[in-house]
Amino acid sequence: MDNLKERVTIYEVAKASGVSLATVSRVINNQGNVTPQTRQRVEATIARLGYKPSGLAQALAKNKSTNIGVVIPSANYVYISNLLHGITEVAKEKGFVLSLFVTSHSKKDALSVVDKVITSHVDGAIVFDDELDADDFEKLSSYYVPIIVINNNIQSERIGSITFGYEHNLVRILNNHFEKDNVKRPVFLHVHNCGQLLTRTEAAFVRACEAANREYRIFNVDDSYTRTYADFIGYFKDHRNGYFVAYRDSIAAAIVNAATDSGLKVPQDVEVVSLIGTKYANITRPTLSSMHINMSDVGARAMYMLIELMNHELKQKTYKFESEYTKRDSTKE
Amino acid sequence: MDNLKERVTIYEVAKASGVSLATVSRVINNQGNVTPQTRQRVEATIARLGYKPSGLAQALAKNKSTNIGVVIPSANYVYISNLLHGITEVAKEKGFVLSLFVTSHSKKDALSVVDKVITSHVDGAIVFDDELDADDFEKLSSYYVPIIVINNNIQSERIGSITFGYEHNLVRILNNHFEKDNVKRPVFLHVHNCGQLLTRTEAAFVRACEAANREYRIFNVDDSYTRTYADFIGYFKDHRNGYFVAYRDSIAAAIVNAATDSGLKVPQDVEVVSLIGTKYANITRPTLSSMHINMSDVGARAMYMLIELMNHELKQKTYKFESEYTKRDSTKE
DNA sequence: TTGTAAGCGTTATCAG
DNA sequence: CTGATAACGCTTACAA
Repeated sequence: MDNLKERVTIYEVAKASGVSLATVSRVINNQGNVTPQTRQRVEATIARLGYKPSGLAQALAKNKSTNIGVVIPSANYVYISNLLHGITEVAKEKGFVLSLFVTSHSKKDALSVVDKVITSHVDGAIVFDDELDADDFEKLSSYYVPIIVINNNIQSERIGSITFGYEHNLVRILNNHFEKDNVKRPVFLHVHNCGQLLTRTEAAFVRACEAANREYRIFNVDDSYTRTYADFIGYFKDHRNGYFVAYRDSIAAAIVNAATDSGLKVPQDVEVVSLIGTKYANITRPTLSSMHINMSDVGARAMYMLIELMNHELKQKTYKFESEYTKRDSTKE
Repeated sequence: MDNLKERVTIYEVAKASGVSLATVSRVINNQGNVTPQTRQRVEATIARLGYKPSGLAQALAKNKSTNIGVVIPSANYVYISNLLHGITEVAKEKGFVLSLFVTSHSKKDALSVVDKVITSHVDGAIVFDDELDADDFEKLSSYYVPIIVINNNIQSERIGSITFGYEHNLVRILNNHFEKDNVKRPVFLHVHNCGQLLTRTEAAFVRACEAANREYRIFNVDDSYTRTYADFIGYFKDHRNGYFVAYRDSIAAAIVNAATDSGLKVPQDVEVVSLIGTKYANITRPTLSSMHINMSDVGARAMYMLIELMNHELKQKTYKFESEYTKRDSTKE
C-alpha cells in the first residue's frame, strides 16, 4: 500500500515558491496578511505542482474534520435512499463529506458501528437505526459528537431527534374503516426484524382493533415481494377478503397483486394500506393507499439540525414529521 | 466547534497505565512483543478511560485511511441504492469506511468532487459518474488513488473498470420485434442529462432501426413518473400504438399506465421495454419486460476489484456485466 | 519486552 | 506581512 506516498506536501510548495509553510497555509485557508504578489506566486506553484492539501492533516491540526457520519440499517430500501438523498444534498451545499455506516439489524453490529463512528472522528452524526437505545447514544455523545437521531426520541444535551407520526394516522384510518365495514378482518403484516417503528405501529393497530372490539390477526411475512406474493397466492385460496396493513409498498403490492391474480377485487374484497409509502404507491395498479413521509425532507432537516447543533445553536431539539395519508385505489376510504 | 477537544488520547492511556506511548500503540494494533500482563493492564485502562484511537491520527501516521471514496450521480435512484448496497456489504466485511460523494449531473460539479476525493485522502475510490472522462480519471489516479470506474471503459495503470452490456441485448430484442411486427413505430425515450449509458443505447437503437429500415422516433421526456404519465395521457389521445424503449422502470411504468388508462391494450397496442430494470418491473401491472443487471452484484464486484487493485494484485482490469432480458407482460416477445 | 524520538501534513501562536 | 516552532494523536524504527 503505497498509495499516498508521493503526494505533494505543503512543505514542497513552500520550498518551490520560496516562502515558509505558514505562508502557504495562509494562502490555502484564504487568510489575510499575505501580499497579493506572494499569494499569486504561491497559488501558481500550487497549480503547477498539483498540490492538494491533506484533509487528514488539516483535520488533525484543526480538530475538525468536516465529515458527517451517517448510520443507516441498509442502503437497499427506497425510503432510505430518499433519506440519503436529502442528506447528501444539504451536505454538499454546506461542504461536508459523508461517511456511511451500515448496521444490518443487529444490536452487536450497531454497537460496533458506534465505535467506528467515534474512531472516524466525524464532526457530527445522523443516526437512523432501531437497535440503538438512549444509553448507546449517550455514549456516542460523550465523545463529543453531536447527533441527530431519526425515529427515536432521545432527550439529551448534545442530541437532537426527529420522530415520525404514523400511529395517530393509522388509528384514525382504522376507525374510519371499522365504521363502514364490519366484515373484513383486519390483518397486520409483521415483518421480522423491522424495528421500533413497526413495533409501535403494530401496537397502535392492536389497540385500535381492541378498542373497536374487532377480531384481528398478525401475520408474519418475509421482507420480500416475491415470497410474500407467493404466500398470499396460497392464502387467498381459502380466504376471500381482508383488510391488510403492510409495512412497505412492496409488501402491500404483493398482497394487492396476489389478490388480483386470485380473482379477487381490490378494494371490494381486499383492502390494503401501506405504512411507508414511496412514489411506487402511485405506480402500481391498483394504486396503493398509503401513509407517507417525505424522507428526502427528513434527511435535509436532519442535516440542518445537525449543523445548528454543531454550532450550539439548535433551539428546538425535537422535530416531528407527521405522516400524510393518501387514499388511493387499494382501499375504499 | 469544540467537539473533539476532550478526547482521551493515547498519551493519557500511557500515563494512566504506567507505560509508554509505544506500548499502548502496540496493544491497540495487536502487535506481539507485549507481556500478557502489560497488555491486560493497558486494555483495562483503555476500557476504564473509554479510549478510542483517532482514526485521523492513525491514518496520518500510517499513510493509510481505510476509507474508500464512492462517487455517484445521486442517491435517489433504486439501481444506485442497489449498487450502494453491494458496496456497503463488502466494505463492512473488509473493514472499510465509505465516504460518499454525489455529483449531480454536471461536469463542473464532477470535477470539484474529484478534488474533494483527493483531499479526503481515501485509499481508493469507486466512481460511477458519466461526466468524467479518461483525463479526469488519470488526474485522480495520478494522486495515487486506485480507482474502479463503473460504466466507463478506462485503460490505465491504476484503474480498473466495470462496463455494462445493454446494447447488444437491445439490438437483439429490437430485431426480434421487427421480425414479428411491422406496424408499431419504435420510439426511444430520451431522458435529458442521463449520461453515456443512455446515449450509447440510444445510438444502438437508432442503428438497429436504420438497419431494419424502420421509421423511428426519439422522444424527450422528463425523468419523472408523474410528468411522463401526464405527457403520455396526452399522447395516446391521437396515437393508438407504439413500441417504446424506456430508460428506467418508472418511465416505462408511466407509459404502460398511461396506455392502460387510455383504454389501450398492453402489449397488443402498446409495447414497452425498460432498459434499467429493478425489482419494480415485477411489481407493476402489467409487469414490465426489462433488461436487468444486478447492481448489488456490481457494487460488490467493484469493491473486490478495488481491494485487489490496492494490493497490486488485480489481474483482470476490466469486467463486463451483461444485461439479462426478461420478457414480461408489457411486450409480446 | 519496553521506551525514546522522529516523523505523518497541517494549523496556529508567537516573534520579528 | 512573514517565518520559526510547537502542537494535533498516532506509528515505528532504533535503542536500551
